[in-house]
Amino acid sequence: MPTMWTCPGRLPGMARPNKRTTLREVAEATGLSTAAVSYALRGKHVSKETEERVRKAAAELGYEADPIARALASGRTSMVGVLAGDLQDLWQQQLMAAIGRELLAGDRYALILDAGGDPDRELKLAKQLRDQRVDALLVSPVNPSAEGWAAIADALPVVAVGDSLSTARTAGQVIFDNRAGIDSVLEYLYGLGHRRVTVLTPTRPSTPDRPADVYVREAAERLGLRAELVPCPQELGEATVVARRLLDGPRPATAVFCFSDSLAYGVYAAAAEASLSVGRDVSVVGFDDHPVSRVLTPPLTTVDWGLSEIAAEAARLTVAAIEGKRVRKKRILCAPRMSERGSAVRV
Amino acid sequence: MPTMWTCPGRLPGMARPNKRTTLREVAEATGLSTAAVSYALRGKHVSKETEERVRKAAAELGYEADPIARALASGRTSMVGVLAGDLQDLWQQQLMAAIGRELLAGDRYALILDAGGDPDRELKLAKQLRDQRVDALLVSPVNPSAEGWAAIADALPVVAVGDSLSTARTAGQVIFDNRAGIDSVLEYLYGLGHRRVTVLTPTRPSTPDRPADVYVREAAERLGLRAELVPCPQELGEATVVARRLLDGPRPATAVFCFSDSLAYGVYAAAAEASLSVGRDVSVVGFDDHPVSRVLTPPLTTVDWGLSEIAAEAARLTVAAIEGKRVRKKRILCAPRMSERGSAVRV
DNA sequence: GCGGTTAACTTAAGCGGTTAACAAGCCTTT
DNA sequence: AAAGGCTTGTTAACCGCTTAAGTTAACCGC
Repeated sequence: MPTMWTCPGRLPGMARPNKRTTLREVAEATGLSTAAVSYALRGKHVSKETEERVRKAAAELGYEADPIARALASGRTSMVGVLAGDLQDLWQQQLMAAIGRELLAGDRYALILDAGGDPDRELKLAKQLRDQRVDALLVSPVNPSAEGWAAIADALPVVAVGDSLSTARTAGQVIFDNRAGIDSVLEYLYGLGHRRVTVLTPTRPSTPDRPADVYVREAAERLGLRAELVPCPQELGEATVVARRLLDGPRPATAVFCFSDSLAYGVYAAAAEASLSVGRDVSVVGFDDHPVSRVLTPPLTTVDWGLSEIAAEAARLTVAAIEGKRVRKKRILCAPRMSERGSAVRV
Repeated sequence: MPTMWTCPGRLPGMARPNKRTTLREVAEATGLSTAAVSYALRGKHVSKETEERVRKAAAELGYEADPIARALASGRTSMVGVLAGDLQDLWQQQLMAAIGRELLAGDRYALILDAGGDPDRELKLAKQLRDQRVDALLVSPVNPSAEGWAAIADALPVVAVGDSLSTARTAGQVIFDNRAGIDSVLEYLYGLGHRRVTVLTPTRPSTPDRPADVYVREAAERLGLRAELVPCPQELGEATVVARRLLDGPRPATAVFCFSDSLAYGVYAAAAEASLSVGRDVSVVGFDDHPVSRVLTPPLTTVDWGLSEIAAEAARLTVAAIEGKRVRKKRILCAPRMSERGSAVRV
């Protein structure tokens, strides 16, 4: 008969390889039930001293709750899903970074996903995040008018940033006043004497007409200037190609209004190739105020929507929605601020 | 006694509010066990016809497996955690977008997290992702020499991109040949006649000395030029402030070598403020080749590491590691390619 | 006609937590 | 002194899926 010394099985205190400590182990260590430990660690239902004892044991054993198990049981995580419509766009990159930081400051993890400009994928990823039990979804949509949003907004709080979502059941919206922005840019250009303006809008596969296009047409008609809408991929290289064609044309417009600073950079590149001077030979206006825009020569005249405020407000709305707080203004309309710099001049 | 009509409980076929269909429901609908359905949906162990029957029922009921439950039971997800050391850096933004796209093309979701330049947070987030059961972790680290990486690499495949991780147990590395990059930039500047160069390195809170600093000193000594290392935050505004001080100094260096294009943009901004011409008055070299760099005036001379190849290789290594494939080269050293443009000139 | 495979399922035990419901002990009330 | 109310725990049923092990029944060679 084997003596005590040869007893099989694990010696106490011997760490198991590659295995985290579980709730049950903490329970055994303290002589409590798993339920008691679970409550204790969340500071509910138990006496001060038990809580202390459990905390100590947990710390000693290096216990950390498994987020997956917790998510399955409770249906909650401490994560926010952040869905970027198109991370190719430099401004969205900035936005995502800012939002991530903002949420992290509030001790919530941001899971960032990129739909790559594809509306179908966008909804697929939104569902994926919903299934991941993120506590809320913060989205800067490619296709805000998709049918699918309603179903998603039913399952969890959704905050939209940038464009207004088709469903009214969002937990909040921080959106651009696109009409005001477009009006002010076109009025500004008109004031500088421009009468023919090319408008570069981001192409997005199978996205329906965006209201922005309508705003442009309306403003143009009202002011009495000719605005030609030209769709263009966000990517700088492709934007350059499109811009090149534009500038090489027989009678190019005197000004190019770009729906994102990314696109404006393409125009700068094309202008440089064609030995045209931005400002003197062609006026350019952007729409985002990316940090780099002020570094260009000439600095890009653009519309500043206040990125950091947008990120902060979006994060605030999201957190409020998760915590079930009521907020006064669920729909925040960002006013455009023209950043007049050197790229648009009197003609 | 109540009649059949008043029977309580749910009527069959009545959709439950806000509740997804579960595996059990599909099992009941087909008259099989949940196990059989589980197998069938993954095409294992079952007859062709049963599989077909299950698929049809699942489709009809709109069944989709719950990823959380699946992760808990199987320990796997189809997601890759992507950890950015500092999303403030424009180049990392580009990298993350490219990696995300690359992985998505291979039908895997990329969960992007941002450590915001904080080494502690970086490890914390890495653990968080591990706990989320991501199948692999792809990281562009702030502090590659941290102790903690070993523990993480033990639990799941880790692929490093940018800087080499302290642990040897990575599943792969796609790293810059920093020494070669630094050598070639300094040699290039030396060749142009520069003898005093300021080197702008990203500050990172509580990160130990990076080997890059050593490379700079060694190369400088070898060439016989004076290189002054100046730490600087990645953010453009702050970089501008630092650069301003640099350019205003009594005897500024003739060239500024920036460890990232973001930093170089700061120098451009400061130069513009001081009415200095980049190129003529001060030479600037970057280190990333961000798309915008070629749009600046003058276009930024920089080091191109081949972002898209990096992203593709990193994704490839990651996927290979997940699928347990052996790869020939686990450590890919990216060679620097100087993109000579106009910002660095003969002095 | 009998042990031995094999195909096709079923059973049931988890994965690691959460949480409703219940129980025991002690303190008030009336 | 019995009834009610807290406080502090415990029990056990999930959450929705995976998977090792077990069960049938058909098939096979000899």
